[in-house]
Amino acid sequence: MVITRFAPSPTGYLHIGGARTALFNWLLARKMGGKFILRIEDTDQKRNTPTAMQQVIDDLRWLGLDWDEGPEVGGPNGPYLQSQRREIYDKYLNQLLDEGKAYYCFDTAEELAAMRQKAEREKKSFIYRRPETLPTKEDVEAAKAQGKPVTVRFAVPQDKPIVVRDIIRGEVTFAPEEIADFIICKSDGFPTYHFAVVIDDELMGVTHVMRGQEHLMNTPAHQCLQEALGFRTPEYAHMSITVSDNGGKLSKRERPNTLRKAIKAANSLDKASIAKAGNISLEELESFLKKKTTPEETSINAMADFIGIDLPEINVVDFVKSGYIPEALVNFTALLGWNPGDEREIMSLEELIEAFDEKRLNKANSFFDRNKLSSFNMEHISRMDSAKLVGHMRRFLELNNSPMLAADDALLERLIELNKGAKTLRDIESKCLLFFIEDSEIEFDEKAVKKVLLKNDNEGCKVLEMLKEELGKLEDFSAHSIETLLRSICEEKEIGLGKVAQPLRIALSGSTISPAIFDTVEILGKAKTIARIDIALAKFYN
RNA sequence: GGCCCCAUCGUCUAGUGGUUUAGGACAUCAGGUUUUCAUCCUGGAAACAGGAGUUCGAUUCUCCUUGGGGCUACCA
Repeated sequence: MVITRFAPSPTGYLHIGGARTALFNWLLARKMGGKFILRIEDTDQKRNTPTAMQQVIDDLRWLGLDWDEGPEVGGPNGPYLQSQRREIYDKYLNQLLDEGKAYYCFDTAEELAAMRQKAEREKKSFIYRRPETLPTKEDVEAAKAQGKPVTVRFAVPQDKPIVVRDIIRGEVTFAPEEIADFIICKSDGFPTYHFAVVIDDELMGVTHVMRGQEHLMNTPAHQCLQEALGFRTPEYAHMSITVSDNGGKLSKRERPNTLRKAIKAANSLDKASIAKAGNISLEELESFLKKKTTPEETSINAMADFIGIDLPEINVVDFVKSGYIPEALVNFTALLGWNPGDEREIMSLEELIEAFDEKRLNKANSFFDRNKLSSFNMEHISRMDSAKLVGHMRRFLELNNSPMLAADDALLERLIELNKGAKTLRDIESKCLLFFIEDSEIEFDEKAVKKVLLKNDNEGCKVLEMLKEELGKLEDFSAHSIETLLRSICEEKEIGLGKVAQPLRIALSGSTISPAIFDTVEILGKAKTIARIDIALAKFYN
């Protein structure tokens, strides 16, 4: 049985790269009728954040991924939080220590840093060298008494090259002297990632490990550990990673970096108020601008909001907020570094499962092209059934605190239906906002007013006057009869529909952009339609 | 710096020792449809990083160069 896993560390929201890793592991498990495990790698006490696990879980569920073992669902191999598995790791740690395959160390952070600097000066790579004689239990007590940190390192066997067999990359050989004796137990008693991952993958029966290419250099170390512990070695697949347009991995840095550039570029902005918007001090802002520190995610978002820029989406929630739907995001990320082998592109989760083949995973890194994602989003929106879309729309509106939340499901469904060509849910929202604001809140687009209402001796205003009259008389205020009315007016006056529709649009929305005009008028209703025509007339024609 | 990975249109990619005038999608450009925006339709432009070698023949195999990326933590 194929058993895969996704093992995020709970340090923040689920990153789009993490989502892709999770997706491929999930896809393989589902394709093979195997199991998919969610395991939380929370061994770093300093980096963990209390809400992160729930955020990751929510994002995975939003994407449509489920797990057979892990938080919230349990399973026979729990607990699924590494922080709750300390005794298990200790058992194996003692085993290695007893067998002389691991040893204690007392180096301080400063000593280690000095060694590294020395190596750098000598232009050599720093590799921790095992002492001639290994510390004894007594040495440990002595070190503790002196307040020295106690860690445990794994003694990497130096006898033979280590060959990693990778599904994507074939065999990769590493010289043993390139692999340092790495720490497996930190001075706070927690295992390091390398140690915990090896033990958990064994105990949980993981057969296939698909992870980012950044882990390829870790794998020989993991294999040595597996051998020393008498464990199996799972199948490995080190996937290509997603890079961003300014070089490097697509990472969380992207958002702060974009914000920093924007603040620097717009030197007219008042830094004090930006800092205030981000709920940080001016000093903290300055330090951020000098690339010395990075404020919290919420501060970054607040400041971006304040100066009115869109940060590139990096975390899954960013995409939710921007109006992408999970079907599109999943489809698009699946096609980054993988393809079904035919010319299909738009695929459902079910189709992806059916088509998935880990042997078709690509070696080369890929660039995350938001244009193409947009196009995928439109395709998925236009072929999705309305009921499902209403659900996505609700979640989007809630996340953005939109006034459109006032709409009931039936109205939402109709508005979505009217906007089938939209790229994102945000596009739908912004086009429909006119229904959810007060008549007095309409902001008129100056250019559009000039062109459509005032040009040719107030041509548009005259049309509005006439429309006010005719619409006022209309008994059946349905899209259909509104259409009949407007078309007959056009025919009578021998003018195009645009001459009538555009002035009306401006009166109702303030701009030349709105959903189909007949439906817009119907949905707005007679009273509001007339009221808005009055407002426009009063403003531009008296 | 050291170690490792990678290299087809701007982007995601298909593909193979001769079947290729290298296929698709997004973006782009030119037309067209449409009451606005968006859609939609038609058409165009656009790539095998460079150099050696192997071979009758290389985009496909090998090596080198160049370029990109990763790792080089008591982070995962």
